[in-house]
Amino acid sequence: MDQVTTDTPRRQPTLDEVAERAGVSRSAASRVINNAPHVSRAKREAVRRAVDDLGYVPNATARALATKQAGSVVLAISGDDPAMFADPFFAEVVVGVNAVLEETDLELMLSLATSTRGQARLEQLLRTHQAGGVMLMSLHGDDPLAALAQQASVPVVFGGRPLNIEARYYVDADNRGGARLATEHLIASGRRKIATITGRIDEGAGIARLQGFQDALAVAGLDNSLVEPGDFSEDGGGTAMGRLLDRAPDLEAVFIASDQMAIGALRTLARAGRTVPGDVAIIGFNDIPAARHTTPPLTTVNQPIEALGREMARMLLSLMSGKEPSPLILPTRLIHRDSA
Amino acid sequence: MDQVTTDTPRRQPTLDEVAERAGVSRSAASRVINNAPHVSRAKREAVRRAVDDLGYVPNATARALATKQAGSVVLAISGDDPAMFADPFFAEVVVGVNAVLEETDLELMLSLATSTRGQARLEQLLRTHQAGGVMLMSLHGDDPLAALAQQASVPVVFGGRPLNIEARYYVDADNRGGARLATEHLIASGRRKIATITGRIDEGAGIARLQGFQDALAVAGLDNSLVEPGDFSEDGGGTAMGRLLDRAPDLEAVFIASDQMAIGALRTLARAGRTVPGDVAIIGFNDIPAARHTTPPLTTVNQPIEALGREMARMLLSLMSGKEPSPLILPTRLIHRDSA
DNA sequence: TGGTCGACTGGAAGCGCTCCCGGTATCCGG
DNA sequence: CCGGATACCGGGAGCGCTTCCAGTCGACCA
Repeated sequence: MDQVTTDTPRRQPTLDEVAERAGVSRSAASRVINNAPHVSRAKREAVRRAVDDLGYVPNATARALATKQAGSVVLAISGDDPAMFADPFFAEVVVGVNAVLEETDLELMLSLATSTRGQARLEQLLRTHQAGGVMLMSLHGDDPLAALAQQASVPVVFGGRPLNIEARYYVDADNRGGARLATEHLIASGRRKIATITGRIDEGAGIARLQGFQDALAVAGLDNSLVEPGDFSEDGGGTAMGRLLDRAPDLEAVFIASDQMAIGALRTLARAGRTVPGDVAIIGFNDIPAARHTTPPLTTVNQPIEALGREMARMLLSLMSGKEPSPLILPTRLIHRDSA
Repeated sequence: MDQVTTDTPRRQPTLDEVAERAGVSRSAASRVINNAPHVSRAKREAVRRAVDDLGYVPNATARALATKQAGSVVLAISGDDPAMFADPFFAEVVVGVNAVLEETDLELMLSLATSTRGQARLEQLLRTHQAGGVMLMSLHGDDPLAALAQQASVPVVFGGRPLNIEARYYVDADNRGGARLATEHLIASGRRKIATITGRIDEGAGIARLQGFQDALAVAGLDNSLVEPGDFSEDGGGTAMGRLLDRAPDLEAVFIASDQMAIGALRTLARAGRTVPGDVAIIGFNDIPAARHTTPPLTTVNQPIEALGREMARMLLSLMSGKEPSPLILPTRLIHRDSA
């Protein structure tokens, strides 16, 4: 009974109703809602009163249609594996993005553009102007999305510098610097026979980390031929480590382009009877939570993931407000634990 | 030069333009876009041709305004810690949700309703009808959002059964059953002096896991007074374990309501010179990735997180299409590793 | 005191789409 | 050959909001 009378599915009140109740024109009401000038103090207050009497909330859709600007931005994760997003990395990015979006009144749409269907949906999203801007992450080499986004009519910022196109706006972590730091640390500890397991070399991060590795070896004048390709996965790291052991049973250290792979590598190392860091020193990359719990705890390079999210969002915001931000490279740093 | 002429920022073509070019009325054009009946084969084709000549894409906002139904749903995570979303748990939920949404043409909005600001934003989202439905997760006891969502005018499904309100639509994991399973396993292995570290007992999952623990102890006729409150965090688990050791130095097993806490507990156990599972057996909950890499690898109870996401989305979809789905409880299962 | 200026005000024209509805052409059985 | 279904078709009225614009009305200066 009460139910029925009290929360009868009342339509949301419209601006007209507010205006009528306040005894002003719709235009006037609109002005006070958007607190624009040119409305007398009296009317302004009348409208405000009407607004909370009625519990009025502006209809975002109508507003978007009228102003031709969407109230949301999208964070798109591109890739080929549907479950890739499960990587805690992205969750942290989201937290960062959210932190800055929360200050605005933009909503966040998430688009997992894995699968052809997903990509089509993202394209749709870009073209329908449903969103006011896009943050695009983790596309590999020949990702068609990059080009597509590039020519979209909304602002786009890339997370990680894309390789196949000339991106103007991106924020990236200093992957190359971090890899170099790690490798230098290995060298400084007296190791000479140093290998690497790379990430996917069709991704910017994978390439950059390999370059950093080579940089360090070059200045030290060391052999840099000991590289095995990986794919960022635990299993991939394990088998790559196996190949490395075959090629160079006497290796002393390996820089591994992701912690996941490092975990796999640790496992095959243990199986092969090698001690870490006694026989071989290991340094990973990413500083994932699990890295603290491996045996031994993994020395790794940390990147400011949440900051990356924050900066992407900030960059997009400034782009959307007509500015022309510069690309940003975020610092990485070595986390000393026990594996090196 | 080329630039300027080729991608001059052409406005997206409108339905009127398509209609004109195809030589039909706007209504007819609309019909073929939404492939509704009552349009001749000839016109239908003319329109289709015009559509891809012009590269027409319907404006989602206008459509939403006209039909009064939004093209998106929101996944809201409520809580008090802004970084809580970083828990890989949610990422996996998102993957599940995305999987089913991908089949539709609904977009996913993410709302991290941590912080007062965030909650206000979510409330806004609910009231402006920007979204066609909501999936709400992880609210603790007195979460105002639950009530708010309940009286929202859009369909709501809860992830995890909320405690302070009578929810009609929710999907949850069988936390109680899982906890019971774990505890029974402990008992079956011959342990008698069994303790638990609970999760937050203002959350449904926390309570249910405690109940499952007590269930098992009750049927075995064992003492169930050894419970220490935790908060789902690693540190919380560590200190709770400390308190347990003080209270009952001779305890033989402990069921811990989350892997994070179990990791903390493992650490203080090691510091106290206790071996696992020799001196004390440990079982965690959640089966997080890091649980495979602790020493010893953690026996834990797994819940089908991605499925939880999928089912929430499915339930929301059916709700939105006017059906009346029943609540769903997803099975949990024990993962045998080495800590028990 | 006439004229000018600027702060207000509300009417009205959209934004791009859907969908109701009255109207015309076509086709069928009887 | 005729009445009435049945397939099409396009006009037009919105959806709820913003924003341009022409018009009021005091205030203020010379």
